[in-house]
Amino acid sequence: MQMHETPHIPTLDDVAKAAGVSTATVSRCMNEKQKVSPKTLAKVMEAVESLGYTPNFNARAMAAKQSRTIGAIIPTMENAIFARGLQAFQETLLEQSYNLLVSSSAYQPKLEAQQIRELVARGADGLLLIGYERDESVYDYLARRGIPTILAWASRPNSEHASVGFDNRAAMRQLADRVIEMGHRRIAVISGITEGNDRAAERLAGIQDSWLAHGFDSDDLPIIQTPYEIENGAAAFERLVQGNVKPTVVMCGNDVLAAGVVSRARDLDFRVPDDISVTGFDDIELAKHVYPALTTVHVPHRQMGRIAAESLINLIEDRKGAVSHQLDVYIKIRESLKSP
Amino acid sequence: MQMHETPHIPTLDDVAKAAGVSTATVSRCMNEKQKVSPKTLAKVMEAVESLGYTPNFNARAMAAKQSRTIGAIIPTMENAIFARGLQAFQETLLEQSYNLLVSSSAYQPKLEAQQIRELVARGADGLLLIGYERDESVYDYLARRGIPTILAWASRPNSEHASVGFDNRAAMRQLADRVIEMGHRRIAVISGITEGNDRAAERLAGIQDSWLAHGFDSDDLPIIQTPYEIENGAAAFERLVQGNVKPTVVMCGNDVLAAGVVSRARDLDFRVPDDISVTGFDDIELAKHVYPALTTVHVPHRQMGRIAAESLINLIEDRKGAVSHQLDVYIKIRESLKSP
DNA sequence: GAAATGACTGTAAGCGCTTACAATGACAAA
DNA sequence: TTTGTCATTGTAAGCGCTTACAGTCATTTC
Repeated sequence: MQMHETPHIPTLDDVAKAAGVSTATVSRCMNEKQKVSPKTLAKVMEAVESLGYTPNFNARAMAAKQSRTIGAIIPTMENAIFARGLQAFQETLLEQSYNLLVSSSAYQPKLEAQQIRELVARGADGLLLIGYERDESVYDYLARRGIPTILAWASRPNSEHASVGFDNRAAMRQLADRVIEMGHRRIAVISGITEGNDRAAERLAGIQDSWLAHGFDSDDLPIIQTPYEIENGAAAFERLVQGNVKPTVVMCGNDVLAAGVVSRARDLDFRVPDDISVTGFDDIELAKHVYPALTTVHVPHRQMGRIAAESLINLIEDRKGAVSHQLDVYIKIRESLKSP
Repeated sequence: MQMHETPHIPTLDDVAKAAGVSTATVSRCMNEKQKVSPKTLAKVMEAVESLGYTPNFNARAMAAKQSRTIGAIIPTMENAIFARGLQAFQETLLEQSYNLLVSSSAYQPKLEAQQIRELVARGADGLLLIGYERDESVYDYLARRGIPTILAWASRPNSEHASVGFDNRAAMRQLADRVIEMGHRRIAVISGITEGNDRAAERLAGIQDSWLAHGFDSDDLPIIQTPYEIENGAAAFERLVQGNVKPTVVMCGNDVLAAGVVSRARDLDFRVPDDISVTGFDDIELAKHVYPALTTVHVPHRQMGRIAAESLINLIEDRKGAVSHQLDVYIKIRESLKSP
C-alpha cells in the first residue's frame, strides 16, 4: 500500500507500462515526436495524461548531458538596473526553448564565483555574467569545464572573452564633456563602489578623463563611492554639500543614486537644476519619473539582452568562435541638468 | 586521448581512485564529514582540490531524492515590490543551507502553473507562491506530489493553505477610512489588474468597503485597472483627470502606480497634495523618494520573507501541520496626502 | 581471553532518464 | 522470390551520485 508520506510519483517506466511500450518509445514521445508513429504517440500521450506524468528534470539532464538551461548571475535584483535587459534575455531564450536560472551576487566576487560553480553544477549549458573583472581562476574554471559564457553590460576592446555591451567609459566621458561644455566647473561625483565593479570604475574613469582633458586638477574633483541604492545617493549628497566648496553639478554613477540625490536635494531646499544639476546613467524607467527628470545616458537594455541571448545560444549550439558586440548609447537630456 | 571539445569533468569516481578509497567514502567526505576519519578526510580533500572536483547537482538530487532547493514564483521582477521580501527569504534559507530558485510569472496564472511544474520537476523540496487565487488543479498537483508550499503576501482567514502575509483588504480599508475621514469625497482609484491577482482585488475591495460603509454610492467611485508599472500609473492618471468630475484624491493599488501618478500630475501642472492627493501601498524604498513622498501602507517585507522561509523549512523537515502567520501593517503618512 | 562494541570503510543497488545499437516488419526494387 | 531500404520499436548500458548493508579492525567489557 502506498504510504501517505510518500505519494507515488509516476515515472517514465510507469507510463511505458501503462501504454504497453518500451521506455525508449515514451522518451521519444516526449522529445522527438516525429520519430514515433501517430498511433503510438496517441497511446503514450493518453497514458501521460492519465497518470499525470511530468519528466524528472534532473534525470533528464544527467542522461542527456545537457539541460537547455542557461544561468545568469547579476550583481543585484534590488533595483531595476538589470531588470529590463534580463527580461529581454529571458524572452529570447524562451523562443529557443531554453530556460533561465538567475542568481544575484550582491556585488561580491566571492559570491559570484560560488554561484558560477553552483550553476555549472546544476548543469547550465551556458552562462551570462556581468562585466569583465573577475579572478583569472574563474575564467580558467569555465574554460576547463567548457562552459560557453557571455559577458554583458560592458565591452572591452580586444578582450578574449565574448561580450555584448557598451563602452561605459566613453559614454560617461561624453556626458562629462557635455556637462563641462555647458559651463560647469565644480563637479562632484557620486560613484558606485568601483572595487570589483568594472562598469562603475569605467564610468568614474570617464568623468576623470574628461575632467583632466579639460585641464582641471584631479584634486578638485570630489568623489564619493557608495553602493547603488537610492538612500545611499541621498546620504552621499548630504555629505557632499556639507563641504565648503559647493558643486554646481553632481554626476552620479547611475540613475538610482541620482534619484536619491534629487530627493535629498529637495529635502535640503536645493532647487534642481537651478541651484544644482544632477546626472544619472542607464535611463531606467525611474529616470523620467523622478522630479526633475534625469539627464542620463540611455543604454539599450532590451537590445543588449536579446543579442546576448542570441550570441550565447550560438556559442552553445555551434561552438563558433565568440563574437563581441558593442552597442551604441546616447545622452538623454532632461530637466535635471542645465548650465550653472 | 581527451578531445578538446569535451573536456573531462572529474567525478566522484575520479576522486575515489585518486584518493584510493571507495566512492561511498568520498560521498561521506562531501556530506557527513563526521563519519570519516580525519586521515581519510584529508586524503580525499586533497584529491578533490587537485582534481578541481565539484559535485554534480543533478546526480546528487536524483540519488538523494532531495535537492535542498526551494522554488519561488513571483509575479514580477520588473519592479521592487517583491525584492526586499524575497531577499530576506533567501537569506533565511541560506542560513539553513537551502538554495533558492526564482522565476517570475508575469502575473499570468497559466505561466505560473507551468513554472510550478518546472520547479517541481527540477526537484524543489518546497515552494513559495504569492497569493491564494489559483486553479484548484494546481493545489491538487502540489498535494499529489507532496510538495510543501507556503503562500505569501496575502492572508485569508480559515484557508486550508499555510500562509505568511497580511490582510490586504483590511489594510486598504483602513487607509480609505482615513482618507475619507480627512474629508475627501471624490476618490478615484487606480488599481492593479484584479483578475488573477487576489492582492489587487482585495485592496480594491477594501476601498469599496470603506466607500460604501460611509454611505456613498459605488457608481461615484471611478476605478481604472492597469498593470503595475510606473508609466501605467501616469497614463491612468491622465485619463482620469480628463473626466468631468475631478477627484480630490487618487488611491493607487501600489507605490509603483502612485509614483507614476505624482510624476504625471506634476507634468500636467497639478500640485500634489494641494490640488490632488495621492496614496500608494507597500512602502517600497521608492515611496519616500518620489516627490512628494507617498502616503502608503507599510508592509513588513523583510519580516514576511523571513517567516515564510522558516515556516517552509519547518514544513519540509518536520512535516508538521501548516501554521499561518498574519502580519501587521500600518499606515505611513507622508506629504502626498492632505485634507482637500 | 572471548565476546561484544563501535568506528570506519567498502560493495553494490538503484535514482529516472537518454540513446547507441539491434531487431522487426513492411514495402519497393531487382 | 530475394534483397535492400526504411520506418518503428525494443534492449540495455550508462549518466554521477547516495545509502542500506556488510565487512574489518581495534578497543572494551566481564
